[in-house]
Amino acid sequence: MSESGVRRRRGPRRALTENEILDAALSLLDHGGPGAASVRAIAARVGVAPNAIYTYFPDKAAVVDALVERLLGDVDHDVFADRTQPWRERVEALALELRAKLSAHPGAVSLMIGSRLDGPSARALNERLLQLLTDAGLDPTDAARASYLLFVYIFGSLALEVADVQQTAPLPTESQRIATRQPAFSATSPDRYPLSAAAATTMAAYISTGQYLWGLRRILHAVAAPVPPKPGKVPEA
Amino acid sequence: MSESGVRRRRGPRRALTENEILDAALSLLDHGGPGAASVRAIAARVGVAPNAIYTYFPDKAAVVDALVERLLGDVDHDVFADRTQPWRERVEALALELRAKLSAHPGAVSLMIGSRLDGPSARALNERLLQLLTDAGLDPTDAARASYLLFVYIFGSLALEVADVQQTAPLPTESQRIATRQPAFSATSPDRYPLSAAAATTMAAYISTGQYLWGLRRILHAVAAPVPPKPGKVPEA
DNA sequence: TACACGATTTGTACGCCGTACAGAAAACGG
DNA sequence: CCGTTTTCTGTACGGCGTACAAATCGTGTA
Repeated sequence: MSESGVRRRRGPRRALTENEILDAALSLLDHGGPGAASVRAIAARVGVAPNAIYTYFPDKAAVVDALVERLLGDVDHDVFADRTQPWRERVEALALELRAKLSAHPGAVSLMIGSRLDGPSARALNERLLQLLTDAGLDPTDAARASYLLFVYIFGSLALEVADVQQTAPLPTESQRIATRQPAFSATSPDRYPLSAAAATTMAAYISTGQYLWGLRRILHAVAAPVPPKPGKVPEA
Repeated sequence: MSESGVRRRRGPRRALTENEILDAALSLLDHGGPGAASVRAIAARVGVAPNAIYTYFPDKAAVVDALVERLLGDVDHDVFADRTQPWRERVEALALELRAKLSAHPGAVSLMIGSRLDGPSARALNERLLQLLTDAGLDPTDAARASYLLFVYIFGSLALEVADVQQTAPLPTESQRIATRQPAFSATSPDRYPLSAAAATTMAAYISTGQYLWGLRRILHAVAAPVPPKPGKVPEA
């Protein structure tokens, strides 16, 4: 029981922890883009030989998975677990929290897209959403379907948002990004795409928080509808 | 005007066309997964040296962009451009067409996520959607916002669907994939995640056409609502 | 207390990747 | 017919993920 008593392994002390590796990976992603988190770069950042990483993770995919898991685990559940609040505001809080936490790391989001999203944190998030939607009066099946609908919306929005800037570094301000998009949409040919040309400013703001909330509220409105909008044939469960 | 008269360049005849390269890339993606479309593999497939590809495309990203553009260009506009049909069915036709055409190439979808989606075909698709939603009675701004909402839903669903199978080859049947997911969800701990455990079968079917249509119809219902569901503060345009 | 064994780290290496560069062969314009 | 331009190949570079063997360290056991 000498020190903290938790030493059990037989060999030499580890020079690192898994978390230090993930810190390095995230830091590299944050100011180098999705390609910057190579095993060799991570190893160099934490001061070991490249293959030392494989003592902590079986392969690079495991590093990415662990990073995604940690990012999802960082979302603050207290905000939307408070069942005394109206359920719509709780969902909005969750959606905004996720967007804020994740879009701060666009490089990591690029890696997260294409991940399974079935780790413990994703499961916990799904359970929270089911609670929320059950509180809203949905039956279990509809709650689950609505939960996935929200997942698709939240992560789909994030994917399109980070895909919009292909660059390496952290995202500029939202208004800066919208301003950057503006000229391209304003230059839309009114002959070939008349409606698009007329809606140029709205389209430049596709990546805005306003658009995000607009869509989210529409979805919440539909989800809350007591009667299915079109009860016609919806195959299988 | 000897042959077909369209020869203009000065050097030797090209051994390939851009389309042959894209065919090779797509074929490699289809039965080798998203990593199979390396420049070297494409070149080997079409029988040239790796760097010969750079005569046709400036870099690999351009190949991917062209492939995405071609896939999006393959969607059948006639199905949902028919303004005599009810607008909801036209949107459903578009959504199903996109899902069918794209999920046939999961490897390519992996590359498409993270692409800008601002090529000519994406613009044309957006214009079609704006037409549709304008026909439905939406004002230009709401039509544009709803169009993006649908884009997010369609491509978000595709992203989560292809992320669900990490393997190399073409997707199994939908029911097979659902059956494969079932055990993992059925094994959900009812203690930690009671609601998730109760909704296991619904969650296993998250990637189904039924779930896809359920969410789509909810969104269409919300989009068609004549009054904004929550007119409260929605910042900027 | 001594030792053996297992965990950790490193050096080296392999086969991929994207792609830059120089040269050879082909076809057209003058 | 010659020179110019285009296409393709040979070769090479740096980077990637990671497999393998050897060295080192620290603990459990004899």
